[in-house]
Amino acid sequence: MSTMVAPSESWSALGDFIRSQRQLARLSLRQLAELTSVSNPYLSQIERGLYRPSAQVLKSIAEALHLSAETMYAEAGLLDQRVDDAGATPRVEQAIRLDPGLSTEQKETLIQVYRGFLRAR
Amino acid sequence: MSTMVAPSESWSALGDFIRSQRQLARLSLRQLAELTSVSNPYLSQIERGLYRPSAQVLKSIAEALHLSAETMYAEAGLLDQRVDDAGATPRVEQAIRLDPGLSTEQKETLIQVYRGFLRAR
DNA sequence: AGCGGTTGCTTGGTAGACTTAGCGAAGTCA
DNA sequence: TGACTTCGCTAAGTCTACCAAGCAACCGCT
Repeated sequence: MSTMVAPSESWSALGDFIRSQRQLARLSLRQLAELTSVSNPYLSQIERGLYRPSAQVLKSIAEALHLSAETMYAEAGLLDQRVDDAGATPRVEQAIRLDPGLSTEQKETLIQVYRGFLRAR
Repeated sequence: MSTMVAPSESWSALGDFIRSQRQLARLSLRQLAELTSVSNPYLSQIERGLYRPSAQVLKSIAEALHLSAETMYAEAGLLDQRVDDAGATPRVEQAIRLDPGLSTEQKETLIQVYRGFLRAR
């Protein structure tokens, strides 16, 4: 009987996942804490679903447990599932925006042209 | 001159990136705020590098700007340097070629314009 | 001159992410 | 039986991510 907070359900799944991975790696909370430079009480709270860790904490946990950061984020629901599939979001626009060889104005006009083409069909 | 905090360098890069993407999409802070359900003052602070946004905020921003969450996280340094290929092949051209909404001629002229822009710099 | 709308920003406050210090149970070795 | 260690956890505090309210400057309008 103590002043405990309800583990908010959906996040305890992530906690369970982390705990099982930690135990699979045969690490104690304090050992994982040292590897991740996250305090061990906080790790305990994360595993019990009391708090939702930041992405940086998730990343360092993933590294310590030899998991990919993506796996971690996916488990945490921070990644859209299956972003990569074809054409759902305008890939051309995205590629233009991220192109380091174009100025901002060039990007804008290219996108305008592209949209014009789409409309013209 | 006001009591401003130093933008901690590395994070202002992410802010600049977000701001440029927002402006490319021709969105005001308030419009982006509505799309992301993140308050507009906070978006302003993020763009100026005053705070490091959580992964969930980053994710909703990415969605609103039609960027993949991975791109966002990578820009924020939250992802292990995913080699992400693409350095070799021009992503823009590839995206244009694969776009099902464009005719062959449209694709050709778009690519021509794109190459012209690259040369013009 | 005013107005109504939009822009980005500052201020003040709240909540929760995260820390340090320390507790009780269980094991080990003398 | 100690004394010592290691386990996970609690308690209490600090810091900062994030929000609501509001301000100053700018834009057409009339």
